[in-house]
Amino acid sequence: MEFIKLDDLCSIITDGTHQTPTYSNDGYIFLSSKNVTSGKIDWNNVKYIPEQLHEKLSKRLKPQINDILLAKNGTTGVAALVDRDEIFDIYVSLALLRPKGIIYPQYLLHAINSPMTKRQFNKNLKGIGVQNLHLKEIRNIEIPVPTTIDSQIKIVKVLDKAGELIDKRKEQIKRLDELVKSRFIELFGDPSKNEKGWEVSGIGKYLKVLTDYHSNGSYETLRDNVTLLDTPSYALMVRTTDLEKNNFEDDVKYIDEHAYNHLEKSKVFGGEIIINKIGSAGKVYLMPFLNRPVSLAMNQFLLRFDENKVNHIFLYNLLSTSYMEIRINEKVRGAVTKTITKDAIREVNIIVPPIELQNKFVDFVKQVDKLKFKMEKSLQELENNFNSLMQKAFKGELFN
DNA sequence: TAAATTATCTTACCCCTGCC
DNA sequence: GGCAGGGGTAAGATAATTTA
Repeated sequence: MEFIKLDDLCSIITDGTHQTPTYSNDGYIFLSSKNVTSGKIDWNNVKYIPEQLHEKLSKRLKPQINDILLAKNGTTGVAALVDRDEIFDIYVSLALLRPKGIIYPQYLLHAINSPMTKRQFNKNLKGIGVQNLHLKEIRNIEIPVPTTIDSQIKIVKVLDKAGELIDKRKEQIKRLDELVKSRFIELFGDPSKNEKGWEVSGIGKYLKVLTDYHSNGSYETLRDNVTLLDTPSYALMVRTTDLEKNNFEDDVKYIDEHAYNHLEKSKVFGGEIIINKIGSAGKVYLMPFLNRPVSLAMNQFLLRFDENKVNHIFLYNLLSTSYMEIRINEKVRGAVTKTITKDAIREVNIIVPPIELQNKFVDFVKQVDKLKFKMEKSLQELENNFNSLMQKAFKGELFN
């Protein structure tokens, strides 16, 4: 195992066009760093440029199969292999690396995406506001290379196998989500048509609590000059970002015990519906059970319903349908700062099937969730395994 | 008139775009 | 090839308006 610079492993290291493209509905595929996020090229969400622009870029090097595309900004340092025999163009946010014969392209891809290389990239990020990687720095990145192609191929096989298991698990988890969606349609029909003739009423009708952080005494706490944020960790202040990441451990904020005890309505116990009131206004979340004191954050609404009429898990699944997302979005106001008001939320019409049927659906969701939990745990283990394999591989402990 | 509620403003950050 | 600027968004703070 020796360390070789990317510049010596690749015959070409360049980047895409610097010209800002004009997009069209069809024409030639145009990839930017957005299309290379998880170590794979996302061919499903590509943009196109018109033929004239493609012609203009004719002198630029076109990616070919087994080239590596590396994100220079955006998700800096993430690479993907070109796996399609197709003519397309790339933007300046992507670097193009063409491996020489001494290196097996799939091996190089794994090595570039490894945490060890990632650390090297991070050290070399340039720019104060916008972080990016320069080609010069990319060329100097050192890659651990086993002496024979044969051992490179062996490493790739091991890592690919482990990667496949991860992909498979992810696919299974995705299918469970789809299963819940189809069960919903099966029991309740298409909410846009309401062909089963369920009761339709505004969200407000069966609401027991609709509150936000401002309406319950936090003003007094602020006036008393008690710092709300970053105080001794007592109650988690659950913000949109935490809900979005579904991560309530890292990079979170807290309010102190005094402030928490003085909350009347904004204590969060789990199972509630939380809706953003500003920013991505109208976005709906189902609060998980965290087994610790939790407070609502600003800029959110918390909703609790009469459980004899509306089940929160049912409602969350209903509001997450694209039809309901559109209905909620119609209520969002503001061109610059988008907001939704409490009244607007109360007015959103929902179907209210009999509670027994809602509960039947919820039982199903809970069964699926149990399975999903197991699968996610297994996914975590597979990913840990993959990482440790990777470490061993690039330290030369797998094969030499 | 003060509390409750809603709307707006400021700041920081991320990523993309456009210019030198 | 590289950097600066700008748009969009979340978070936090505060102003403005409504309500009891």
